[in-house]
Amino acid sequence: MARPNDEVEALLREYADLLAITGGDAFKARAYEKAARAIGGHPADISALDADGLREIPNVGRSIAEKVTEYLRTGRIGLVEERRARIPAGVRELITIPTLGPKKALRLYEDLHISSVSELAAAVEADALADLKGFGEKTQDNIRHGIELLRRAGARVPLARATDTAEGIVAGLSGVTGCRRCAYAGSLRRMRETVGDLDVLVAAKRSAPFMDALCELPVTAEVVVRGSKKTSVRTAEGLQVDLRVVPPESWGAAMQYFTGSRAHNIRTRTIAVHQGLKLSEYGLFDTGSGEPVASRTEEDVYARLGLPWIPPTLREDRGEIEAGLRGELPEVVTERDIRGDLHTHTDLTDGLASLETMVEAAAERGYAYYAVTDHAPGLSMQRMTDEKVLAQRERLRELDGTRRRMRLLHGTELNIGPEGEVDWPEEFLAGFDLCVASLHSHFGLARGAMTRRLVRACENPYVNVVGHPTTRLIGRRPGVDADWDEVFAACARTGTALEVNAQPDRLDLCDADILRAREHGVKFAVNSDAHSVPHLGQLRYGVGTAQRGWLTCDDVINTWPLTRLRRFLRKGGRH
DNA sequence: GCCGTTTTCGGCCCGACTGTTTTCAGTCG
Repeated sequence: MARPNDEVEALLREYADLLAITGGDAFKARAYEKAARAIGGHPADISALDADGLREIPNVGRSIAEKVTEYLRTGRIGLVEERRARIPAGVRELITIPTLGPKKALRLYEDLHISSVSELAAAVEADALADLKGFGEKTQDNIRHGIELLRRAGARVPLARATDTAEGIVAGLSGVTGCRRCAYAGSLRRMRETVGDLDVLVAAKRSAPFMDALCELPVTAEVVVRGSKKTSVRTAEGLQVDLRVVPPESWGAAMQYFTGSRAHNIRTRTIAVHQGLKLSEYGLFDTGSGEPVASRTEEDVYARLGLPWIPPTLREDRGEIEAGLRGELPEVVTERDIRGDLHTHTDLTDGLASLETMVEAAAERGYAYYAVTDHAPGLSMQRMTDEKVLAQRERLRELDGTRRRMRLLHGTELNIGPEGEVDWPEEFLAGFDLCVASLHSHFGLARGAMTRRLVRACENPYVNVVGHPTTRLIGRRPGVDADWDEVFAACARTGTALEVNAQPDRLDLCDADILRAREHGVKFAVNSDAHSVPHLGQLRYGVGTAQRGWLTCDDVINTWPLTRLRRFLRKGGRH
């Protein structure tokens, strides 16, 4: 289940959106947004806090603290519900379309009574926007394109949200008497970046208690089908959950079967057939006698097929079967292998927590090293200065080694300018232990210019990591256009690592790009890009993505011991 | 609505980009 912090964050964000749509004081809407972010990023569970405790969270004042306590007491916020009654939910949905903000959404609603994305799509097709003030030809093109982007993401749910929901359901069902095993399978277990539905498995002798329990979970909004082997429900956010209860002896076969992918299963079943076996969700059986051969664990099933256990993130029929048969399956990187995070922020720029708080939380994660990489001055909204970053470095050096002897690296996230230039001159960059460099503007450059820009950034002797290289936002913005093979080659040549950014709406590079970059011999850094303490834990989505890209520890620089990492950061010359 | 103070008002990350306008509004990072 989502933390209460996340629930409140979502509610306050909704209220901020509704305020922005209905106009009035724009700063008030901003205030709610800031408070939402602060509460979502607050490390402690807010349901344990009273109004005074809440007010200690930055950007939470008297009024918002009252609304939060109202929510914690009653499960609702009256003022939010009042606003909801005035603005249909579909109008808020309109501002999820890229390039459509609150002002245009309100105009569409007031002038044309459009209150959903599908109504807007129909209106655009019918050319009904032509006479609307402020909606020219280009705007309509942008809307059409934006809707297309949303549709392509479809009804699929982002990985992190699906994980929260699934973990809540697994926790709920694990407590039911008679539960031997409970886990989620499907594309979520394979860590696809978006998830269409959830597959939850239970191993137990009697199924009815689990079917009942699922139907009664608070997250369940609607029961789709209710049977003895399978029950499907839909959550309030529209995610379908399929629960299957299998006999304990079928657990491994069922996990293998329901984890997929379909393509991977077709391969395993074909291998079974060639060996005179039949593979189903109940087990591996001898075709002739019908006798069970293996089913209790996934390892048993794979072993009987002549395969090692294959990590779920590899089960896409992208060569894992062949590699397994040859005994050459990669030992993919795991979260335990990560020795440090190399891209994180503090409240010196747009992070929520202080340097001390972030360092403390990182140490608790057991990291051997940790880099602080606040934004550079080019991102002017962050108001970074030489003085501020140098003062931070001084403080960081004092803290270095004091928290479980974790070593601190002082870095920065540079902005890659349109020509590939970065914020500071080389003599200033030399003072950093490492530099991440990212695109934050000029996303629309033509392919050639974009490629040259990225290659130039890699050629900078102080740029160690290209952050969120394509800058895509899943379901909202495609990545920039570049000749990626040329960029990857430049990374390999110059000793510049590519980031696997773990933010769940980025996952950038994505699995397919990682596979391609890996062919060039590029090294990678799996980073959280954390802006708050809870964000540090999102690293696991980056690790999952790295696994989907077949990365091993040798490929990932932040699994290396510090001495090897430091050697890499010198980029074959600088020191 | 929050916050900080030269503290109970007046500012609030600020600039770029886009498209529509013709001097600016809306959106974005």
